[in-house]
Amino acid sequence: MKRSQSTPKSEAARKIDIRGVAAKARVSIATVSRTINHVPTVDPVLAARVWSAVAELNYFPNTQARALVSGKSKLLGLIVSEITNPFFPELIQEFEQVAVERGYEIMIGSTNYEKKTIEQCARRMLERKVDGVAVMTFGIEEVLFERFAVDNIPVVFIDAAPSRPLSSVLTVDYRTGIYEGVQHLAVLGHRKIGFITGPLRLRSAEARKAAFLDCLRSTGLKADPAWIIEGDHTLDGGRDAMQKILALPQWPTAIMCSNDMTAIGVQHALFEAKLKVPDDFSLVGFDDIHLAEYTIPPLTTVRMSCKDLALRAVNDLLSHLQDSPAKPEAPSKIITRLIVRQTTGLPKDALADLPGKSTRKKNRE
Amino acid sequence: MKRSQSTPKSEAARKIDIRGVAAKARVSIATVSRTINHVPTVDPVLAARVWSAVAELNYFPNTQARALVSGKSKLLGLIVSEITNPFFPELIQEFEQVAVERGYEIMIGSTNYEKKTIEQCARRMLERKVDGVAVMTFGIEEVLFERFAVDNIPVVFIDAAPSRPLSSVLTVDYRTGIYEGVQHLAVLGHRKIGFITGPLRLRSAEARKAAFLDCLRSTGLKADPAWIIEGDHTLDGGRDAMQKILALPQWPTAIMCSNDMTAIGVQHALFEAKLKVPDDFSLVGFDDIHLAEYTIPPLTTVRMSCKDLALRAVNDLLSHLQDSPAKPEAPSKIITRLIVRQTTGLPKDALADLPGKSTRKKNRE
DNA sequence: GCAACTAGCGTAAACGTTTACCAACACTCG
DNA sequence: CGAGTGTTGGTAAACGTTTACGCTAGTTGC
Repeated sequence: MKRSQSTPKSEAARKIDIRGVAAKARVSIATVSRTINHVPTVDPVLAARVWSAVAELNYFPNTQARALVSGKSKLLGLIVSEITNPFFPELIQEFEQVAVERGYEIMIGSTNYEKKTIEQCARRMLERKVDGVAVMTFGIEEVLFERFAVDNIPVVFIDAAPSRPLSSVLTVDYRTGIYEGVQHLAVLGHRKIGFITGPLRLRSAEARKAAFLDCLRSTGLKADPAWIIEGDHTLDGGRDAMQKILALPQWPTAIMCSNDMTAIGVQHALFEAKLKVPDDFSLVGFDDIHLAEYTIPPLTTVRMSCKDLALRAVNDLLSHLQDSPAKPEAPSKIITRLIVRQTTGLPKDALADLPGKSTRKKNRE
Repeated sequence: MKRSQSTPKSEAARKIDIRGVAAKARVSIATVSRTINHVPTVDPVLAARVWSAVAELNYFPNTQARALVSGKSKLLGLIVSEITNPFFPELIQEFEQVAVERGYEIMIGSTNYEKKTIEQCARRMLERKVDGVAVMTFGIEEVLFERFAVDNIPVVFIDAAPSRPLSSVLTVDYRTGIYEGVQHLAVLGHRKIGFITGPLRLRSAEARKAAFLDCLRSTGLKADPAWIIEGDHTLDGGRDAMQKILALPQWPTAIMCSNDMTAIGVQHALFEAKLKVPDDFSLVGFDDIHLAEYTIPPLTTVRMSCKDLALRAVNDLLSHLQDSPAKPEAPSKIITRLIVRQTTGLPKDALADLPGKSTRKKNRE
């Protein structure tokens, strides 16, 4: 008596589970289950009764029970490097949107580049029995590999992946975008271009650096190793790296960065050193996060579509999940391209060559 | 025969579940369960056998089965406004860290300020049977309220909450930080201060605006309604709002913003209009996201500790979850305070009043 | 008109845990 | 030496679903 608060129904409306719905609709629980799963063989009359009972009781199925019996959790794991790097929230948003469209939930893990954390993430995803996981942390696989493989959980990686069944890899065409960037700087007259990498244990950081060196060479420029500094894809890392460059006896006239956050850090270091972008240094980022349009001045950068990335990742995962035969294995690359904004201009040494201009301070050669 | 890949054991090592562990350790499944749950009454000898079997098989429990029988999912929901606003990733990171420390997983929902999305989020969290949810979207509750209440799921809100058992509210002391901001501007000589709000359906946006107006009044300044523009807490919104202000016949000399992203949008609008910060306009943000230190020039802003927010939210949730008696109900507010950087300076009209200087550059006595 | 087939609902057995309850064993005390 | 007691392990039920299987009834074909 004391428990029946809301409904004065005589049937104890204790828990709203499938049994409650069945009772109210005067059918068996099997019929309820079939109805809500849209199995076509259920009599429309009964179905209608079920649906109205569902609506009336405000019922929805218990995901865990469902997952337990069916073996499918309808959960997709998404492992990112660092949730505080705005590129990843943008990726997460896209990823979530397409996952939800297809009836999946997502579970996020942020590794912060730490091995221990990445292990924990993997573990948690295994425990929650994810149906698949996208490792968007651009490198690092190790432990992940073995256990997901034995459980037959598909995994999609970026740039490089252990080759095993149910795993696929999304390759990014870094070269095109970076080549456009180098060309753009070369056309402006830059000959001395530095590069701030990401953490080099990350494959994609390594890949971006390799693409840069390769593009330099094919543009006929040579790389000064002193101008290749390892950063860590963060604001602080970008700032620190630029400070290292500024401490050098010889400066490059342009800097390319392994990601946009690094570039923003660089801008800050230059601001503190009272140097101007693009007058003293030209600057090119990578990723084209939304913020890039809002830096001062707006950042010239290489766009990599995170929408594309997310879409491909989910598609790959789901294609492994559904019918194994139909694996189209679209091996096309994620494209990149240069977005020119206002952090690139003529090199300072070119200006110095112009007559009657004494370049206010900092003038070298 | 064809299936026994890894272990040559005669017992079919099909699935690694609790039964497999029990078999290997030569105990019952109950003992395995007790061991891994650290029930103290199990014989150390058996426990040792169990642990080594666990290690050998690389076993871990199925979370869904566990949740199903125990009724506790060990999942905490976290609803945020917009994952692409860097404040929220920072919050998520803190929240996740403390949740994981206490043995909980988190499940994120990003509402994007849309009612439909927020409903879906709530629904998904209900379906996954979260043990509690933190609504950090600064307002909007409606549908959430009813269903979580009937399922006895604790909810923590920000700024305002429906009063019901198992719900608590985190209040933020907007006033102190904003007051410091207004005072700071007033001391510099600003008399005409504009404010760009967040979306006003959000309680906290409303609260920040109210705090601003209140602080103006108590500082003896008066508010020009034309200088109060509604933004939406995004970069684009900040830019648009500032453009509206620039279209006005009369300009304020300083702008306060309801969050940092808005302020960055404002900086961009001013950059486009070839106006300088802080020479032409002083600017104050709100939140103190990490990026605020990196804008050009670095943003003066009001810090609200998202670490604090996250910690309080999780604590409140867990205190409701554990023993109901021990509810300390710490009603203290989240504090805010001004962080002065470089977007605030003397007002332009003050400079104009000075003799013999045409306001071109930074000049201070 | 009867047999056979089909459509569609219901019963019950899983899924992998936790935990209440019971049994067995050993130890202690009378 | 026997009974009582305390300790610890095992058996089985429960959690809320899905789904294989069987059964009933209705329809059709001969």
